[in-house]
Amino acid sequence: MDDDAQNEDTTGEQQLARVFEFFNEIGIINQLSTALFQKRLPDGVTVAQFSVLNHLTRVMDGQTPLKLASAFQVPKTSMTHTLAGLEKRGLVEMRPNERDGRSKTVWLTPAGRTFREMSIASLMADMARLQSQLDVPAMVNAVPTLSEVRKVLDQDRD
Amino acid sequence: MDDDAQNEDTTGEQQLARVFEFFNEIGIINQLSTALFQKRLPDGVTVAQFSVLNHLTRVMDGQTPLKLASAFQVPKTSMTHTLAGLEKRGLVEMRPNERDGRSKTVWLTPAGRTFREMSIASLMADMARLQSQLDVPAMVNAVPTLSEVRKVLDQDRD
DNA sequence: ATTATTTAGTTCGAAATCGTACTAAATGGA
DNA sequence: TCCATTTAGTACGATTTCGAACTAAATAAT
Repeated sequence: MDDDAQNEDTTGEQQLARVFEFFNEIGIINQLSTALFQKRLPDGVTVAQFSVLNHLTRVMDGQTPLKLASAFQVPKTSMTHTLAGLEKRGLVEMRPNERDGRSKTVWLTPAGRTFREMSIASLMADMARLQSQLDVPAMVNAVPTLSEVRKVLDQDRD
Repeated sequence: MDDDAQNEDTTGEQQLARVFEFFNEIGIINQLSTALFQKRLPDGVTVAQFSVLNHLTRVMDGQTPLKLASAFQVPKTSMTHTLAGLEKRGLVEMRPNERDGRSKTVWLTPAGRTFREMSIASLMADMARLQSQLDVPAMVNAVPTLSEVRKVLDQDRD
């Protein structure tokens, strides 16, 4: 019993340390990739803004701000701010939501689509350089684990 | 030739999309884990501040701010700010660097050590809850891949 | 129908991040 | 030795993030 208890404890601390390490790496990668990414985006468009553009392209535009906020797991006030930036640059357009007077819908403008395509093209150049160094298959392998962790964390919040 | 070219292109785009997905998951996990973590830290101590405390405990205190900045891959101005917060709370102490008059060294105070231990204890409670849901072995498995990616990104910056 | 509650979005303010420009000390070269 | 360059850290300002409080519309309850 004593052995087990001590064992449990040790394992617990070790696991905590390992999980820490995991989240620590995640944090640094996020830092670096965001910075790297940001540098390639013209004009001071942020990564957050680009991500929304990209999402609207992939998933379909006409979504509500709240839907977008929950897709990216950010507070709705942050999404308001991001969308305001996109709108000011003319990359998205807000229209009223006909089904709900409180709400709005977000639509890509032609400029928004073009911007997204050009950004992707510019990123492809970087990718070409990074691909030789990055172990892409290993990264792809890790994605299911990451998604899993993401879902657990998501469900866990109060 | 045409086939190859087209193939190359398709693979490139697919890879870009996959790598995107990877970084996207990373971003969301970072968001959620930081938020979750932040909530457990008393007083408005930030995750960045706690991370520095933890680092000083594990790696040994007496390091310079610049060394810490490069360990966390953040600009030195950000580290100045983080350290200022820790110092104001009495969790670390800055002493002159005897080997270099421009520089300083960062030391944990007893309060800093205590704070770190209590935070860890508080996190253990959360971990107990999350451990049942998280696939910890899979996460541990992913760490080498993450480290690898981190190193590549790190070397890649201009 | 009328009132209470919930929900979508914004405004406002506080804090974190980080680039630019600076000061002061160390190093290197003539 | 003296000046130029590099390096450690900070001050300042712009931007992002996000919680709290708010407005307006929709839904629920009586």
